Amino acid sequence: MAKKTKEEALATRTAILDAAIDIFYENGVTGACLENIAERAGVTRGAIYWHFRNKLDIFEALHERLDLSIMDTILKDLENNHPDPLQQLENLCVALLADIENDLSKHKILSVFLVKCDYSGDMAVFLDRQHASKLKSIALFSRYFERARQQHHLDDNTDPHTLTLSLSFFLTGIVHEHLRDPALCNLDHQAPRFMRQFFKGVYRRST
Amino acid sequence: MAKKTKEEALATRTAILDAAIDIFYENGVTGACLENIAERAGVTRGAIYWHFRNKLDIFEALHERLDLSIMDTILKDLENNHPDPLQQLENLCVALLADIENDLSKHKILSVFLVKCDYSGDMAVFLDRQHASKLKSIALFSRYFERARQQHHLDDNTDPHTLTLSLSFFLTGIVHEHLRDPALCNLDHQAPRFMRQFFKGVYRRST
DNA sequence: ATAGATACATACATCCACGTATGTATAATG
DNA sequence: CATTATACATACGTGGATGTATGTATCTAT
Repeated sequence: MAKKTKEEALATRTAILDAAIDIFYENGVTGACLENIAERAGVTRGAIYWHFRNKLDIFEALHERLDLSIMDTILKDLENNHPDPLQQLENLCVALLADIENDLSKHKILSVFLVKCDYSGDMAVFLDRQHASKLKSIALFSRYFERARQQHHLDDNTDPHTLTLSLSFFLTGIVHEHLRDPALCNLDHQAPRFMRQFFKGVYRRST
Repeated sequence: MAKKTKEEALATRTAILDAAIDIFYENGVTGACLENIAERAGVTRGAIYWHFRNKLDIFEALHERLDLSIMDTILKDLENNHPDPLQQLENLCVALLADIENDLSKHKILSVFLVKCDYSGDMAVFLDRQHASKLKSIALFSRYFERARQQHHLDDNTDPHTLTLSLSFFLTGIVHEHLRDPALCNLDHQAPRFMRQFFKGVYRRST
C-alpha cells in the first residue's frame, strides 16, 4: 500500500474522526471497536493506530473540535455591544440551543458526550476537561451579566455567581433532556420559550 | 455448597445489587464485570446468574429502586395542602436536591445513571424507561402549578407546560452538573439559592 | 423420609477486541 | 537519485469477560 501525501494523510485523519462520531453515536464509546471505525472510514486499524494512540485519543480529538466551536460562537457574540446585554445573552442561548437541533454533527457529538459515554476508569479524566471548558463558558456568561449590572438591569440583591451558575444549569438540563429524548421538545421551536421563562426571573423588578 | 433458605436467598440478591452499585460506580456499567460484582458481594458469578439474567437485568433492578423512592417522596409531599403551592414546590425541590448530596447510595446510583453509563445498543431501552418516569414526575410537578394557578399566583400568560418543563430542565441540569463535578457546588447549602433564582421568574408580577 | 426443587459453586468453551510487531510502497528530502 | 521517514496494511499473540453446562449440598414438601 502506498504512502499518502501529507494532505491525504490529514484527510484520512479527519475521515477517521468523522467515522468515530458515527460509530460512537451508534454503539457508544465503550461499545465501539476500532475495527468498525476503521471500516467506516475506509481504512484499517493500522491507520488508526498511526494517527491515534488508542480510542481515548480519538475521543480527546473530538473534544477539541467541539470546545473550540462553542467558545468561538460565544466570543464572537461578545464582541457585539448590544444595548440590552440580557436580551443579547437570551438570544445567544436560543441560538446555541437551536444549533444543536440543526447541526447534525454537533448533535451526534453531544449525544456521545452526554448520553453515550461512560466516564469511569480511564475516561474519568475527561470530566476534568469538560469541567474546565464549562468554567470558561461560565466566565463568558458572567460578562453579559456584568454588563447588565452596570446598566442597572439587575436587581441589586441578585448574586451574579448564582445567576450565572443557574443559567449554566438550565442550559445543561435542556441539552441533556433533549438529547436523551429528542421527541420531548423541539429546540428549534421551543428554545425561545424556555429561555424566556428563565430570563423572566433575571430582569429587575419594576419598582 | 449449601442451599440457602428463602430469606437468605433474598439477602444475597440485595447483596448483589448493593455490590453492583459500588462496582458500577467505580468502573462504570460497561466497565464493570460480573466477576467483580460477585467478589464484592461475597458470592460467585453463579449466584448472579441465578438471580439475574445478565448485567442489564441487574441494571434494571437498580432502576426500580430509585424510581420508586423519588415518586414516593413527591406523592407524599403532594398530600399536604400548603397555602402557597409554589413555595411548597420550591421547598420540595430543595429537599430533593439536598437528598442527593446527603444520601450516599442515592448519589452513587444517580452517578451511575447519569455519568457512568453508556446508553447505546442494549442499554438504549433504559432511555425509554427513564423517559417514562420523567413524564410521571413532570405530571406531578404540574399539579403544584395547577394549584398555584387556581390561587392566581401565576401570570395569566404563563404557559403551565413550558413552566413545568423548565423546572424539570433546571433540576436535571443541577443534578447533572453536580454529579459530574461535585466540587462545583454544594447542593446541601446552595440548592435554596438556585431554586430561589428559578422561582423568582415564576411568581406573578405585582401589578 | 425421600424425592424433587432450590441456591448456588465450579468448570468449560468461546469470542471479541486490543496492542504490537512486521511488511511495504511511496512521499519527502538532501 | 538514493536514502530515509512516512503512512498505512497485514499478521500475530493475548487476555479478559461472557454464557452455559454441570456438580452438589441443602431446604422444602408430601
